[in-house]
Amino acid sequence: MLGEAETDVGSAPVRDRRAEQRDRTREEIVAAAWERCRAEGLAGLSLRDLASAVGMRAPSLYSYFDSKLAIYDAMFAEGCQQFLDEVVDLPRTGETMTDLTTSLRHFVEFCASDHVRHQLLFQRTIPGFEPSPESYAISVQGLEVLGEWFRDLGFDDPADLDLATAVGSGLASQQISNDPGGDRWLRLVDDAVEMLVAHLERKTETQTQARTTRGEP
Amino acid sequence: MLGEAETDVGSAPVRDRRAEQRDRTREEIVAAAWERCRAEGLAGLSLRDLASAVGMRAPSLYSYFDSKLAIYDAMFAEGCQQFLDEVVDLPRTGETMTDLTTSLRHFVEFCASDHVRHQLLFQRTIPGFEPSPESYAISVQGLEVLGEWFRDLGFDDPADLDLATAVGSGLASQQISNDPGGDRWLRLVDDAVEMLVAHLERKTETQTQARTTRGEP
DNA sequence: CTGCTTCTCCTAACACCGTTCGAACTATGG
DNA sequence: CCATAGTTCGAACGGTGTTAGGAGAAGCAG
Repeated sequence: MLGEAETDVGSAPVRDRRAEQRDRTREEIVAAAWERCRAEGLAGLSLRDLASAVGMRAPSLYSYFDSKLAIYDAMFAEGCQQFLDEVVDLPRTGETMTDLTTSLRHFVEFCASDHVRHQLLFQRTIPGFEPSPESYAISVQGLEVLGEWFRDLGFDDPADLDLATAVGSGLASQQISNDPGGDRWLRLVDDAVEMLVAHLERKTETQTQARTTRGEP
Repeated sequence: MLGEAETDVGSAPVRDRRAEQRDRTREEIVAAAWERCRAEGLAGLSLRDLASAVGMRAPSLYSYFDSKLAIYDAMFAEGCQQFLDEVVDLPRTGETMTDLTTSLRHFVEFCASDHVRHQLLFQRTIPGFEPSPESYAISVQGLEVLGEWFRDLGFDDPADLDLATAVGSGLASQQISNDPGGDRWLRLVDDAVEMLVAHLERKTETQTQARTTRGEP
């Protein structure tokens, strides 16, 4: 990002170095905020602390973020983007059991690997915090990718997806609350997928059976 | 240890009115704390606010509780006691599907009916808060009752209970996070129990089958 | 009743919090 | 070089949980 100026003779594209530096500092602040939250708890973040972690005093942070909640919002967006990036990179086979196992395992591991991020992304815990529309859009996008994948596997009923997300978030929250760092619930993923698939397939089966006996196509 | 002085003749036992009044005030403070938390968020509780809700100033609260966290602890204990009381009162038939549905539905409804209580009891969200041993014991007791019930229904593997609690906490957390006040996940309880039971029975079946083919009893 | 103790409640204050203001400083563009 | 925009910071404001110390009420002994 530094060497590619002057693509041409003389006419150097005027890169806004000011804005670049600003974005870099913003990112540095957010990274330090994650670090502080992991140390002190999500709600234990102190702006004076955070500022000194990046070599500033508290008021200077307000050149980069409107408020403390805006910092949480940037963290929220970053966490959602991480999830989205990871989900679109997951390998897909089209085979129900395999793909469901892949996605569910990834979800539980994503949640369990960073309980602060899980708290910020999936629990409403900070008084007054609400993701901005832009950040929320990323969140929706990530879940939408999962939903599409799920439908591609042949599960059309929205209730099926609701049941699957419940199982996923249940495994994750139990893992985080009762065995942080361990695998007591993580190792149940294969079992859970087997359980889910058997149930969903049995359900669709009895439904189509009911339809055919009623003479529908 | 307070009321049983003067074990003797009719003489009205000298009740420690001081201590009784004190306990009543403590309870009043805790009740007001629930109310304030439901209005301002669990972490949004302010001692000056809480004090004025019971007609005091903030420092007076310290006659009744050692700290703000001690108030959270009293709330935690009360919430756990509510859960325990409700669980032991649930009707039991001994029939697997019926009883599992009863307990799971109760759990999800208990969680969903008070998201502040759910946050305090089941999520680690307040920096520095950790239930006291006495409060934690009530929590363990409640879950132990559920666990015993579960084992009485014939599910011996601890992993089975883990899977069941995961499904319960997943339904609850999804209900609270994504449809507070509604029933989008609540109405999946019957489905979820059916799914669980089918899975657990299929599992025990294949296990006993594997054992008998290996010649074990 | 008077004294004495104990408990309750208060005001004042401390250290910290998020946030705002306004002044100093610095780097950039003309 | 100068003007301007962006950055940093000290000081301060109103809030937080918490502590110290004193005033007043309640209970009990004589």
